Amino acid sequence: MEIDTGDTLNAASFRPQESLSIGAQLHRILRAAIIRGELVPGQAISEIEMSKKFAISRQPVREAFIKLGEERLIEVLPQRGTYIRKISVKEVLDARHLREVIEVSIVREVAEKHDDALIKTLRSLIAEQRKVRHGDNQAFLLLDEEFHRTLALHAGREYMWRVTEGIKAQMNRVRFLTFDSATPMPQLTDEHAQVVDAIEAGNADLAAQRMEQHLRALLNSLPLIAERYPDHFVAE
Amino acid sequence: MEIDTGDTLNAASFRPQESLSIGAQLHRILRAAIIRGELVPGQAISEIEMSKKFAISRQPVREAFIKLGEERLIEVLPQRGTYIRKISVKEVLDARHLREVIEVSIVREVAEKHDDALIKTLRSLIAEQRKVRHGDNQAFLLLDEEFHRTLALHAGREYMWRVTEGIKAQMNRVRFLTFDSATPMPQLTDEHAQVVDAIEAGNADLAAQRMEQHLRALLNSLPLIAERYPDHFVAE
DNA sequence: AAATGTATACTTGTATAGTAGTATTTCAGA
DNA sequence: TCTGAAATACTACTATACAAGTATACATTT
Repeated sequence: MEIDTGDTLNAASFRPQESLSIGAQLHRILRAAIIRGELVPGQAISEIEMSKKFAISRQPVREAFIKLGEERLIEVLPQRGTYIRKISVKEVLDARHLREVIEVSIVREVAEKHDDALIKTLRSLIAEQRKVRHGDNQAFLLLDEEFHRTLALHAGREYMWRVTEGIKAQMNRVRFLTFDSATPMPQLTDEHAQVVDAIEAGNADLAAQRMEQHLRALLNSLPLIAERYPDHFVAE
Repeated sequence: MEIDTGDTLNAASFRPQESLSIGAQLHRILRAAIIRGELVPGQAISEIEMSKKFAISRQPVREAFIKLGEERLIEVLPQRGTYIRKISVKEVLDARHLREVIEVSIVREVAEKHDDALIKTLRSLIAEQRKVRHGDNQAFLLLDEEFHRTLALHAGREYMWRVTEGIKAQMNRVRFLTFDSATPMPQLTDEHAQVVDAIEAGNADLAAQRMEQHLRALLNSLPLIAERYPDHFVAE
């Protein structure tokens, strides 16, 4: 069975792979909606509300809520209600730091055991990134993630990459807040290119340093964003 | 929920731990059972079996299964069955590596901003570790984890520590396999002490190096263990 | 007027029943 | 004896109903 997403989500984003359970499908849908900010932080959602909206029973909704709770995207208060979690600046910065530690370590490994095929793949991704039309931030985001994932999997660090999935969720919530304004795509792409150059040269220290800078730049506007959208963040 | 009539009006007797749902309680129980090896890898478990065993309905069991599945401790095959995951040597080593990257980064931070209170706490933990009687590996394991957690929280890295919870689950499954044989407690304790010395000296590089060695030693017997318990591991 | 009890309308948590998919067994037919 | 399709016995998945906790509005009492 497949749940009716109605007009809340375009069918193009669905992968025709294996049939997921209703709960798993809803989890994906809600997760994306939270990250994209369609469900705003602090907003109350309920199992009944969602079950009606998608014409399913409460049980699958419940299971989706459990997963979202573990990802810290919502907060389930027993017998009281469920709310979209507000973004915590501290938590986002902490997550970003963990991602930095992970990816710097990965790029070091990659620099020490790279091959021509990898370099070619990475350069191809960078070329695609340059072709993204101005303003299509979502397309760029996908290519950006593929670039980083390629590095992680080449190093054989699937476990690490699975962890960064959760990290990226927190970070992307912030990035989507400024989705209207332009992402500095050319700059980020140049940084990618410089990382690849360092990898190709086999210079692990340089690659690590450039990756570190790259990841730090991603959220350097966080304080301003938090100030502009005070309702989206927890007071701390 | 019922009130405790025994210690009425004694505020100190209040447990800071809120009442967990049945599903959450079962999750804890099963998680511990899997890590301790009481539920052996490959073994089939079912919702009905557990609901009968604990005299509860199947719904809470289901929710516990979902959480265990996300932790990769069990594998839920839709319409087929649920099984205790076999241990993957690659995954354990990858997890250990991630833990190394995380904790080395943490100990660097701690070395650069330590204080006397922290050193005192750490030395106190080490003293307790020395007092653990030979063979009581579980007591040592708890003190070991508290040592590492203290470092993480002092660095203000709660997010990182949450991630290592999942990592430790995978590693501890291996450690519990050799629970009968003696853990080299004196050696591990000495390594802890040397890390603290480096922290107190403010030598971040040395502290990092010693932590790295310490964490690598934890699983150096993994290949032998995997060979001795082939049924517990996935063929790869 | 202020404090307190109570009904009500929410919420999430749990139990039970039935659905749908998979694997195994059974047994007719060669 | 072997083959293969249908019956059977599981499994996880979903739907519905009910239980229990919480917040709020409102009546009651002091």
